[in-house]
Amino acid sequence: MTRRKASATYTDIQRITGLSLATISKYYNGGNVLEANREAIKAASESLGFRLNRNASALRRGATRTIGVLLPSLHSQFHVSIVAVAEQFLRAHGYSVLLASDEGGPLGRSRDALELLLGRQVDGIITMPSHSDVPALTGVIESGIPVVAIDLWQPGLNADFVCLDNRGAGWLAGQHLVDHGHESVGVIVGDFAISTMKERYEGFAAAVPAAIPPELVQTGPLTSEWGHEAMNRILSQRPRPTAVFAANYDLTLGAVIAINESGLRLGQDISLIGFDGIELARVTQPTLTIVAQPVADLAHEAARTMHERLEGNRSAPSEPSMTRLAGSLVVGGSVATLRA
Amino acid sequence: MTRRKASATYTDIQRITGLSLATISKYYNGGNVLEANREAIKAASESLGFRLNRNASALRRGATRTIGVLLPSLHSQFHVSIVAVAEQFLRAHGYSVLLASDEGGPLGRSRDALELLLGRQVDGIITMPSHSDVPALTGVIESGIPVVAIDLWQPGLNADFVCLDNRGAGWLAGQHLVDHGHESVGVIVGDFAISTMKERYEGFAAAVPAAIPPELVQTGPLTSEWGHEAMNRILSQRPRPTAVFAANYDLTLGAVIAINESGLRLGQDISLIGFDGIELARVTQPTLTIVAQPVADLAHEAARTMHERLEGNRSAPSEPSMTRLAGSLVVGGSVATLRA
DNA sequence: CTGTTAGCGCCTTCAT
DNA sequence: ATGAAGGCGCTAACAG
Repeated sequence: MTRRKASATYTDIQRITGLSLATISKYYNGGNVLEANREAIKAASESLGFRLNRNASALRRGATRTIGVLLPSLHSQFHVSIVAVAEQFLRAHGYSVLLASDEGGPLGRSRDALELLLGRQVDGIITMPSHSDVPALTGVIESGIPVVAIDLWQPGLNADFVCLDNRGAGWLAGQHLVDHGHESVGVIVGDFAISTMKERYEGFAAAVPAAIPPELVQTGPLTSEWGHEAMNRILSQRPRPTAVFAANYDLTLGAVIAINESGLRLGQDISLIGFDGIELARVTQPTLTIVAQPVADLAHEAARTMHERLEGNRSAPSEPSMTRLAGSLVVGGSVATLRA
Repeated sequence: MTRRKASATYTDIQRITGLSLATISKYYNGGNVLEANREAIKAASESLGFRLNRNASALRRGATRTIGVLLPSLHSQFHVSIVAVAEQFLRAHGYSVLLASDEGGPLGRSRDALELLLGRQVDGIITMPSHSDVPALTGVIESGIPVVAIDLWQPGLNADFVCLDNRGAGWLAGQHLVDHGHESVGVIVGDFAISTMKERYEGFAAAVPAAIPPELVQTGPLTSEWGHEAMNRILSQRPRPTAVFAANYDLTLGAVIAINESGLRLGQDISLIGFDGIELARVTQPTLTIVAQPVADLAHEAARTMHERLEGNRSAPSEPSMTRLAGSLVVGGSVATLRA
């Protein structure tokens, strides 16, 4: 019967030191306390193994110093890095991270996750919003709880926003292919209803002089299965394009596998420029040329934005901010140089 | 001046319905309430946008229904999947996950992270303990807060424990090489002070008939850099072993890169059996044969164990449990079949 | 089935 | 610089 040992409270310290609760509270919250009393409190606290109950102080203060991070999934490295970096930044500033994902639930189940965070009285929410989240998140913002959205732009959502310069990233990929003499190019991309996919495609297309024929633009779900299938479709075209751009990590993964299976030589018979997956890019042969997203910077920026909303000048509500970070090209050996 | 809009409380519902706080509380906690009153409360609650303040009820009840997850890092897929799966399971059972990692801090900084979790009054802690965490975690356990350790065995830690059958996993790798006729084999592994590394090596060695000469056992830090360096060292041996086992994901990553750079053909000139990294294994050419850890099962088991400790039969404290899950061989094309 | 009462542990006026 | 008192929002006896 290992009952939880009741932890020490101010009252216990009071019993030892004879000081009032108010003084003890001041000690813990940076108020003025006589040196002698400070030491008495410190000694008592240590002998008791006292630990401030942050839940109780949160109740009293009306602020938990906890940030909710709400993500659709935690199985991609991208999503997860966001949590990792945000947690690190926020903890350094005295905040905790409460996690909620939608994993496995039916669509729209993120309301549950959101309810959980709100019920726990988080002071703010960092999220990758889906379209269906917009109404609920709008309510949250209106109730005065700041929301920082990452990655996906959702029209109508009045939140601070941090994202990749997707158009620029797509353009980098297109320009790299053009620079290497590629004229007939294919694209494997997600549904254009997803803001990132539309923008990456637009940027890519803007860099390529000739219009890309529809049969070389394969849109579908953001899965490696689709990347695989889409690459097979592109490879079966005649004439075959000389290069392909895969606009997301999973699509890239599937595309590489399809090329390997096809017997074509990557970077010789077919060029590929991928997206994200810096580790994946190092183990293919030849190594993969990719556009890399500054994931850590994105997450850091989101956490910083949240922190500023919470501790910045409260009298100036200011407009929602919008931060765009640039992607970068990581050159491997998967893009051949063509000569005219 | 967007002050946080005060959220509705029981008192507001009371004002509308005329019912007492106790009745309203019962409504939210599954007590007996007259149907008419249930409806009145429901209606009032909805019109107010009421949401139960779980922090306040936690304070009152002495239980937060929050589990702390304490990890040394969140940048590996392994660690992260643990969070993902545990969160999913625990949320389904009414628990939240509070995250804390040690990222970037000096060694022993996990005390901060642990303090943060305890200050937030978590009901339990799931962790991958480092050696230096043992004293602090022991204190936690003694105070009656259950701890479930994953992956790393730390002597002296009296917690429930969930891990891979590392010896068996190593054995699988060794046996696979033996089955394919390999007699001279190398191993890239981490420091034997790490329980998983020692056990994987022992299992591997047990499956291989001949003793493995010391120059073919490369121990070092668990990084891709070391995997790379270690593979280069092994490849420079004369005679060269015909196969190598890399005992962890990062080591495998580095080993693959080294082989690619060496000009040797994977699965022909040199065989490799890796560890984890199911995605990585699919994009190499040929695909990689690996021993895969059932990460999701491990995390699920840890979460289940925690849940049982918290809600199981409290009168039977029972001994710490120990759960070992088997790894599995994922056969790719990186192990050549040798004939005598 | 419902209401009254008394806190959980802490912070914050307001006196002193 | 310190103390006394009240209450954050909720739950758990205990009466009725």
